Amino acid sequence: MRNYNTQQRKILLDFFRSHLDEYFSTSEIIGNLKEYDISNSAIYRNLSSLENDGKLKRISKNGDRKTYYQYIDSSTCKGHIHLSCIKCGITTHVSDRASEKLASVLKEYNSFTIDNDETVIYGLCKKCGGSSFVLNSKLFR
Amino acid sequence: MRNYNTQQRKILLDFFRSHLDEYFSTSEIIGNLKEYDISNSAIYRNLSSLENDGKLKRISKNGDRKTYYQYIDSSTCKGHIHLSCIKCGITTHVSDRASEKLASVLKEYNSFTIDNDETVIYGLCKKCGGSSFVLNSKLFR
DNA sequence: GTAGATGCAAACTTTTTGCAGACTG
DNA sequence: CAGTCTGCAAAAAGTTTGCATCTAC
Repeated sequence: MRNYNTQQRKILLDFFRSHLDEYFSTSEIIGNLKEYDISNSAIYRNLSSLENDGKLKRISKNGDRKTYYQYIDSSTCKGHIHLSCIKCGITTHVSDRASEKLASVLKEYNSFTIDNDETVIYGLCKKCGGSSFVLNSKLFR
Repeated sequence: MRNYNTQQRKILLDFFRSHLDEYFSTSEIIGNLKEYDISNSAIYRNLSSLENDGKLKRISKNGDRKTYYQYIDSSTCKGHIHLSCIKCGITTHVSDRASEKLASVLKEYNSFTIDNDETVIYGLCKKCGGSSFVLNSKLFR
């Protein structure tokens, strides 16, 4: 029941590792890997198994019905809450110090135990925070 | 370009309003509405338009590739961060006081501006927080 | 009356699966 | 060598669309 490190799995991991902090829809992944020797079924099967292994995270965006995946670098991601910018799409992590504060606030006020690995907080990153922009035909400020 | 309050739209809204705090996959919705007079295309078209109107929120769960929807009661949900229990699936809201604290922590430590309406925090609710359980063949404590 | 919604069936898109052959450890 | 994985093609599942008809306002 152990994973084999096949060519196709390597191709997928290489792709994601060269695009840290970005997410891709399944069809984008298929498109990006067209030039490589990998079948769609291998892509689907590996996406599932990598997600299961915690190496990829599945994401849903507002406005479309697609499935997105993002690489999870266990050394930097494991146990860290993700911050995803709804403008530029870049993902970063909540600092440890801040994570502790968030956890204690939720515990104290709502008796809720946050699961850092499962949680993605959406909003505007430092760079995008100041300017207004259009997403899904709506104006955000 | 204004929405008509059709029978089919009412059926959908009634269904969601009688299941506040729960989410459903598209196929579950179709299954639940089998007995009513509503076609699949009307379901799909209404789900999209209701999502667009902010009356429904689309959710993705770990482990499957389905699309889930949950009702957003604008009076209680608008502007409130959601808390979703990964054990029982029930959704609640972060209290206003706590929301402000969360926002300021993220701003201060990560220069990140949280979007309350887009964010769902996953973890264990008050009731489920104490006990261990199995999800997707994994043991959680 | 008219803009907008519905149902139906067909077209698409996306994802899964069975199986024989190929590859990994 | 044994257990896994792959490609292929077919099937299944999920979603969208065109069009004639119907409904809401």
